[in-house]
Amino acid sequence: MGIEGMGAQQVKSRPRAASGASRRQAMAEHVMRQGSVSMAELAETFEVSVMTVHRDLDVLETQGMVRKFRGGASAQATSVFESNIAYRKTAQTAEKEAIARHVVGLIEPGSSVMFDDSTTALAVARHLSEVTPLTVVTNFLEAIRLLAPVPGIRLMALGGEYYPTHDSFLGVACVDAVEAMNTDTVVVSTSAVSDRHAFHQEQEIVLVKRAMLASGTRCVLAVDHTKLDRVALHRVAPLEAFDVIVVDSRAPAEAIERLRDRHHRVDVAEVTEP
Amino acid sequence: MGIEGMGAQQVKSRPRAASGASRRQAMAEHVMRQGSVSMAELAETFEVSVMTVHRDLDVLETQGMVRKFRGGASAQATSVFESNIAYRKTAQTAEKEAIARHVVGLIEPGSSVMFDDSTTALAVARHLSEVTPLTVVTNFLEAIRLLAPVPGIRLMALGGEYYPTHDSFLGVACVDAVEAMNTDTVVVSTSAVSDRHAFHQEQEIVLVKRAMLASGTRCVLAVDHTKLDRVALHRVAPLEAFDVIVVDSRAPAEAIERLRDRHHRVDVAEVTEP
DNA sequence: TAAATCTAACGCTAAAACGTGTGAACTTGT
DNA sequence: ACAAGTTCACACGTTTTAGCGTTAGATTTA
Repeated sequence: MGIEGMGAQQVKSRPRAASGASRRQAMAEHVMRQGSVSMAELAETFEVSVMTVHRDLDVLETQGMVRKFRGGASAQATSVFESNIAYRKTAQTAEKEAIARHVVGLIEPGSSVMFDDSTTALAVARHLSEVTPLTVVTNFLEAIRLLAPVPGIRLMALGGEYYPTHDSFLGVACVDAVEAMNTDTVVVSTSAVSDRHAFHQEQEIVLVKRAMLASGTRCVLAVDHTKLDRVALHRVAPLEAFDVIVVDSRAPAEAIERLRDRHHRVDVAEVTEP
Repeated sequence: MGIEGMGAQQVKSRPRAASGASRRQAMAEHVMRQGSVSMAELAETFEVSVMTVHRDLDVLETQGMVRKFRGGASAQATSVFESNIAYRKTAQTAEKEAIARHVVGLIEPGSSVMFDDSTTALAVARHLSEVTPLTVVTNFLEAIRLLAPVPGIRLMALGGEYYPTHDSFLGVACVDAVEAMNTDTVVVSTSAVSDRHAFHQEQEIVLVKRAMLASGTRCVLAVDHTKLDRVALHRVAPLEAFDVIVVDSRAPAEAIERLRDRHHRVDVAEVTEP
């Protein structure tokens, strides 16, 4: 099977097979477009057994992406789809990597840093072993998993209710925990940034990010270029709340100019990979 | 290099090779007995390369079990050794399993349960998927990893400072988080139990366990028979603080009687495996 | 009740992770 | 400065895990 299944190209109607997460992603998109599809159709389209379709849909259902019914599945709210962690993970990795490298350069060894449950922050976390000793605070389970065994890092976890969709801890308990702390640097990412505000589409996430901004001595907004000049449902904070905005070098010059015109400090991280 | 390095027999004075964790455990014991040993000696004794000895000692050092110095390693406080998670994990698994099965029988579907960072509690966690829906609260990272993907379980994590030795979150932040909650059932285990009190050797752990006891409607003490009739440095709480004490069936009858004479409810969990 | 759908259990395969040794480069103590 | 000690980077074999399909049994729907 799939001799040609290598790139990420192919914008044809046929989503085309891919393994594991990427197939599920494509399957979700397929369901979104069609609105509602049968098991058999999905199995044929993606060239896998019906059993596998079941398993995939189970995963997507617990993520809130689709709704299963006897014989098939139907689409769910698009907002969930857009903010889905599995999707975000694969997107703009080169940009996020560049941004992460830049952000760690802003962090002093011996200081404390807090970050949220964004994939951009996760990219930052991967580099934190370079600036030890360090105190790290986060509500992102994957980052906790990653940093727990690292020597030289004092890890503080923010508790709260676990959200499978984000793989992080949110809710009242998390906000309370954030408010009980103070860190030298706070790194957050949001899903949309205009030239006046940072935005996010989910209530619970917004509350946590706001609490983080209030408890950091210095706040860094780390966003890749796809987030610029866009808006989402909730305002997280005015851009004045951030001391630095880090974007990648694929951001259009006008967008960066517009931010600088408003007296924001904008750092541009050079993207190296293709 | 070792042509003969294959079997696993040999019960001689030679601690004898074993792979991974068990060798490290034996290595720790060896260091404890000798007080201080050289790299070369360890390498020869356990029939591994010096490099591997280095790696093993690094692990043991981060766990606080030994102290490395140029050329070898020396012993560390025995209390840390005794309470070490890696050690506890392998001990009394059959008993813990029996206790766990009994404890889950005490938990009602739909209720909330909180538990600490003990291996006994972890055994309980493995069975929690049988009593869904359920709200689970814990500060034990391994349990969080385990329960995060389980459908039907609403997971709340207690934050705090991460302690590699226990693989859990402790400290002021954790105590605060516990005090902000209330659960129907609290399950804790302690390292020693007399007929009047439950004990534990570590300060931070004691504080968290106490907070947990104060925030549970019903409190369960789950301990295997090796903990009975023993004491440790800190008193966690008088046994009156617990509504039920669960022990395994290998506990001596006199010990159980003594507890019952003091009007404690003692449940005995039948051990099945050898 | 019959047909379709779903789930649970098993086994296979490929990929990833782990543990280990080797030799080279780097540190440290004397 | 030299030798012992330590760390790094890589290779290689083993073990674990993840993903998928198949079959058989359970459940649902018409």
